[in-house]
Amino acid sequence: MQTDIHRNGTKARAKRRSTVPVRERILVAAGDLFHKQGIRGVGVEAIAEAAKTNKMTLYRYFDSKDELIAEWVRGIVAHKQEEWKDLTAKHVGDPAGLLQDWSRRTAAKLRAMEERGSALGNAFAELPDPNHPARRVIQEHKIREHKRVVRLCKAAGFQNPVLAADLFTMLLEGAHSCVQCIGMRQIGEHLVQLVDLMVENSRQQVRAQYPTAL
Amino acid sequence: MQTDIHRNGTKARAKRRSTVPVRERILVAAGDLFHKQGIRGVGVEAIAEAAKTNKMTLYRYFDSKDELIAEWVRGIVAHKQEEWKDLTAKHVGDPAGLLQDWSRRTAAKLRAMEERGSALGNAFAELPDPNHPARRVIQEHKIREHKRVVRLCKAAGFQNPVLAADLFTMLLEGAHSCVQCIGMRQIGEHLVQLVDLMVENSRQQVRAQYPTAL
DNA sequence: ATAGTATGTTACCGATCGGTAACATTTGAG
DNA sequence: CTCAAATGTTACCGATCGGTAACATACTAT
Repeated sequence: MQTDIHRNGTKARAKRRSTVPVRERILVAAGDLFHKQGIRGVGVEAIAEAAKTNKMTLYRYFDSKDELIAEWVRGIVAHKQEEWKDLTAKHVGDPAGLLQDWSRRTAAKLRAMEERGSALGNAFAELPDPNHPARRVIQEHKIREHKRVVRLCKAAGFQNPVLAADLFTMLLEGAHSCVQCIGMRQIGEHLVQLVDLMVENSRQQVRAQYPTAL
Repeated sequence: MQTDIHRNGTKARAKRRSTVPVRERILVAAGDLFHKQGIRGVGVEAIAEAAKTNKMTLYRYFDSKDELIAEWVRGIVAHKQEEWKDLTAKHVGDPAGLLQDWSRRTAAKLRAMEERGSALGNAFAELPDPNHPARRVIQEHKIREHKRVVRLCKAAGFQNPVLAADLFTMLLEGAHSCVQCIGMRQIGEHLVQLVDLMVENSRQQVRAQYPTAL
């Protein structure tokens, strides 16, 4: 647009293009395009362009496209782990409340996913090669998350904690899957309702088992 | 292997290569590769080879790769609709039993899906273009299926049929998603248990609502 | 100013892709 | 046998892909 004269007398405060470093810009742009157009549907050239840089620089930061994919996935997984950290810190000694809060947070995000669904889920479907680094990262994360839910269900006093955990996991995963394809409008509210019901039922059963308690 | 001398005095019974027509062979081979390697991960040449034919013949039967994908998806959807037909014919007047049978059949198939998950789900994730013919077919099918479940839940007398239907749908969809990624071993049994519990609870609630009935 | 580093630019490579043309071959029906 | 339709074969097209080399430019610290 403008002529972009490069000399301004001041010191060295204004970076060349953007205040955010190149590597992060590439990761953000890649994630955006991966999620919107599919991993295999976007080329490295388009990623570099969207990151306001070029292919050479991209390959100076990432060994290959597959490694870029893996790094992107690692970022998402790390972010989710941060969220779990917050969640556990916020609900010490109340695993049932933690699960309820978890369902609420997930429900809040569902509406934004109607367009393209879960990034991790789609990526997993797009990477059939069991040796792909990104696929392994996703798989390990999901398994870890499921184990965490099992642990929480045990701590929450569910009668059959593994069954309850599988129900939680299927519900959450199914919600991600349904919201992009079927687009059920009340899916978020229903997800919260169902988890609340489960926790409530569990509490009543505990009371029924130990009628004298409390 | 053998020399394959082509003259045998009989009439015209032995076809050239196979007794199954070319078009179907192509569809079968394409489905196999699409599901195993991902739609975008397999080329038309490999499909033709797997179908024991060649690329030219493939393009004489299908206008494009996208149309081949769409036809493959249509076949899957048609097969699932046949299954629903059987199911409804088998459980006339017993929608709850139909849902239970549905969960059992799904659970039985889950074990075979541990390798690559649901073909429709993966295909949907691989085709972000909302105008892709195959994507529309999948979406319409899933919406139709969800509506059918809502109808069944109403007929089965669930207190909140839409909530119940969403739970059913999320459970089933989530099971498909979880089985390939997390690989929970008891997922099939748990799916059946949960659906049975839902139906049983619904029946008890109905009895509680109308205690004099029966 | 200078030097070193980070980034941009251009051109290119080999491979693969979806799709087509022209022609050869096989097959089945009359 | 004869002929037409179906199928196979080969070669090719333009486009795109992931990835690299060589070189030019911009920036920063000293």
